[in-house]
Amino acid sequence: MPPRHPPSNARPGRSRDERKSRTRRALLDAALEQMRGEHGFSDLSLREVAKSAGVVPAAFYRHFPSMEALGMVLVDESFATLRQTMRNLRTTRLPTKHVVRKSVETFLGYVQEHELHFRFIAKERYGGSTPIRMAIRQEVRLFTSELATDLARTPGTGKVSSGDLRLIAGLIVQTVSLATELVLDTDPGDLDAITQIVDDTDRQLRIVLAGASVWKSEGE
Amino acid sequence: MPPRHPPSNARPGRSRDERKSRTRRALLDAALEQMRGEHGFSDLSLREVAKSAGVVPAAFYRHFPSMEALGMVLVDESFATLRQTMRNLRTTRLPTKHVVRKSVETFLGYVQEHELHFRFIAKERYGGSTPIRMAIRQEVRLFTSELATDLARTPGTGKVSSGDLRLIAGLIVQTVSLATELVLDTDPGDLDAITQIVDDTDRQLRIVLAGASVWKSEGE
DNA sequence: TCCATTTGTCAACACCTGTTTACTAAACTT
DNA sequence: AAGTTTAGTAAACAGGTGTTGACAAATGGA
Repeated sequence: MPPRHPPSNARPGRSRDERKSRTRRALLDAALEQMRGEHGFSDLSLREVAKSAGVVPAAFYRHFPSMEALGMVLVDESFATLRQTMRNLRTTRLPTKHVVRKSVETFLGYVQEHELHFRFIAKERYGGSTPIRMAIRQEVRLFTSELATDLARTPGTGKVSSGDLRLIAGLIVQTVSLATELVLDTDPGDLDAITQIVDDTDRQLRIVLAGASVWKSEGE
Repeated sequence: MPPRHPPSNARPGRSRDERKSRTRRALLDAALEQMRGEHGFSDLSLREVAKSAGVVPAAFYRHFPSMEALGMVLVDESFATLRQTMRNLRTTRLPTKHVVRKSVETFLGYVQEHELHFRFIAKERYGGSTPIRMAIRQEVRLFTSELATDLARTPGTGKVSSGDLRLIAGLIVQTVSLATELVLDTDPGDLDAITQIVDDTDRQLRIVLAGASVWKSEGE
């Protein structure tokens, strides 16, 4: 009798580990790609992700136990690129004159480079499933703390308590978050719109910093 | 032969219009209710919403042409309660001493009262389908403008351009939005946690307002 | 060289999805 | 009192969903 299964298995790429991590990446990328448009993470279907990664649905389980597990990996990945972004931003020496504007410009540039990761975070930050949302919130908290200690090192923050520094850092994070979401909803070719966003965010941050500089903790 | 359809149609409530708007409400409420937990709007299924409203799936179409149409109604409803909330807040005369804190307290109180509407907006603001997201963004813009003209009427904002007033209003909206989302993720019985949120938000807003008061437009 | 491991395929499963059709009975209209 | 409108039902449809189990073939190690 003829073999019940016709000759299967894709072309024989290099080593086994490499092939495995290749399709794993393909699955992750397929998921990110499908979230480019309307879909949130919970709208994705395992079958479509698998198909778009060039693999049969059942193969998905060789890499992730469930869709949500894949989601958690995306959280980690996305915040890894965010941290890398911040590290780059910190090591780049900027003119002290327009620090704020240049920082915003640079940061939003990174956002456009790593569009899909930032888009993922933006979409799942409030809308996602509880475990994913909590993971994101935790990362944002951490990130805010780091920013607060950065602020503590900058001159003129002597009179501000560390608690208030955290609140100020929160304001900054929040402001930049909105800018990020606006950028993600803007055609990258529309330079005027991007400039407008940078401009507005720069001004908002300077207003916040102005407030911080006249703020004296505790004393009302 | 026996009738192919057993005696149908629910108990004979009042007038026809009233019965109609009753089930219409039931559908809207069912949708909101199902979004209490994990689900975003796009996770809802017409069938489940109908069932939970005590009606057969096909009956849904007597009230809305599609799920998305129902979603748009929810946007309208939700912002109607937001506007009502702001109207109440404006007409309530508050002690000039702790205006900010009292406003925050009151607003977040309304958020808890109309939990489901605010939860809907929070979830769909960034995650939702494009038409819904755009509708929400438009409403937030409008809302920010109103706040900006409010600010223009308060003393000490003489030197600030109307464009910058809008940016300041944006900061305030953004800050209160985050507070709203935190409240929605907090057990309403946990008074300490709520107080903490009110406290932090109050301080953040006062920092922003301090920044605004020393801000002079145009001149760097 | 032979055997074990592993990454993938195929096929079937039980179920849930939105939508359409034909039908009913209560509520309104005349 | 007779006729029309309408909010609702029941049943079927074509198709998509996650998950499972048995099998294949290439890779890696003995």
